[in-house]
Amino acid sequence: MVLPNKPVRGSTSGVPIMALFDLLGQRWNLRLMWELRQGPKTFRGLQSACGGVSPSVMNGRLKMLSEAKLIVQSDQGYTLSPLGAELMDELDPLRGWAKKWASEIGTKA
Amino acid sequence: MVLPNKPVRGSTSGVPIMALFDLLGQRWNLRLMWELRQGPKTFRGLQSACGGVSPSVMNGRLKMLSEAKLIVQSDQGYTLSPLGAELMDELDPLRGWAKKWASEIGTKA
DNA sequence: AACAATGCTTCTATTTTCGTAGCACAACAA
DNA sequence: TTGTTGTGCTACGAAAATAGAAGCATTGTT
Repeated sequence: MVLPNKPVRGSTSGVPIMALFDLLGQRWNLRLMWELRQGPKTFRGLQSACGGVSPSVMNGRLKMLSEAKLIVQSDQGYTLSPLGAELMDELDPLRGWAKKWASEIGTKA
Repeated sequence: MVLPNKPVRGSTSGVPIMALFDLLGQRWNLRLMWELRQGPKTFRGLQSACGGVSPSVMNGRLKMLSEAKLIVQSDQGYTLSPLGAELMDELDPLRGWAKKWASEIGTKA
């Protein structure tokens, strides 16, 4: 259970940002939330949006993100909670940074 | 090798932000960079800052982050590259969000 | 009744991560 | 010269996380 004020991997302090890093540092969590930005998605919809994550892992993540109150389930499927949506807003500028990163690295596909 | 414009887990598009998520979604990467915000750290210094990550994993991460040009090695130890420092600046507002998150969740240690 | 879609669970296999130990090199001290 | 200390790592077995495929129960539709 990864929540703020709880000790997490590599930090017993429970400092909120560390809990966040521990949560986001688990594969798919960030991506899952990102895919929910534009609105609700079903379990299978999310799965395919993420390129076929295995359902067992995804289910675990969905539970974890629900406990952390970052997503909620509605009759439309899974959605960001208001809190989760705010987090995604904070992350939005990363799109710009990532483009710059790509161009400065100059990687060819 | 996780770089922008390269296909990554769950996305063959090579869209920069996906590469970023794949990179940051690997354990310790985000935390390692975060610990470098305030200046250079030695290998072992970084290791203990992160609560004793195993050196083999950490070494792998350091290589990965170097390839991605987010960190560099100086005689002072490992440091953020200008690009990496910019990323951390973008992430800085998360501190505020995380506090709010903690208070709204109301978790007791 | 048959079909399709949804939200999962279960299983095994592979990959990642952890944790400890230790090596090779450099700087310094005795 | 011989320690000792600090550094950046590598090696290796064990544990945990992730992947991938299959399938089940429920709901709704035809």
